Amino acid sequence: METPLPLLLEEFLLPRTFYERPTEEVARDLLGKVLLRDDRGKRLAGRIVEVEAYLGAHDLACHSARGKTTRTEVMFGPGGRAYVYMIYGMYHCLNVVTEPEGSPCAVLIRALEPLGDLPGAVSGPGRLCRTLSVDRSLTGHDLSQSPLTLLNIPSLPALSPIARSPRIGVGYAGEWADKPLRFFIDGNPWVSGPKPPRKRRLSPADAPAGPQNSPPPFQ
DNA sequence: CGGTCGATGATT
DNA sequence: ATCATCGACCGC
Repeated sequence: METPLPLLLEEFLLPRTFYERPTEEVARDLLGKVLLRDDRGKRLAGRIVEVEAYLGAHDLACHSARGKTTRTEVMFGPGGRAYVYMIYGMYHCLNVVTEPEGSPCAVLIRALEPLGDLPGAVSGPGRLCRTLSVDRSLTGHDLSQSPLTLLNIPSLPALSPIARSPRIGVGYAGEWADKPLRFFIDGNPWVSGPKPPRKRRLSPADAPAGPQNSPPPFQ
């Protein structure tokens, strides 16, 4: 049994002023927000549990650090739009453009906690895009509009605690590789990457069947 | 640890 | 125009 999304999404949309702030703040504040994809009539949704901040022209891991190109142009525009790029010829990665026009920063969405049933995994930036059918055609899309929307739903339970770490896969970026610009919900089972060692169970019967605190259906 | 191919920058 | 390089990943 699915609970309906509120009829008026309007009041849950994030205003442009949310995005046009310092990127680290936006990254942290995106944790817990809902990403909603309207894919040919099907609604797919999840809560953001892992992100990375990319801090613009001086950040050697940020695509905009090597100037404005066709690919990175959207990052130089206003906040609140999608920047989707292809990586390794096979995967897409979804970013949210932050900061005012002229400051080419973004937040990479790395993992969601599913709300309701999804047709695939949403842990990891590539899998997330594959499951939600996100590709470069959505670059420049305004995230306050269908078919890809970011929402603040205050009635959802809070997620905590927030932890940070260096970003994944940017070892080439010199001193910027070590900065703790990855934000995630500590211990959340949907966060991507190797899981922390699991505590030993006294008996196999104590083992849980799956992720705890499964969220309510969302449709 | 290697697949796989688009974006980029150098070069013609 | 073509060529070489390499990657904000995933799955084995």
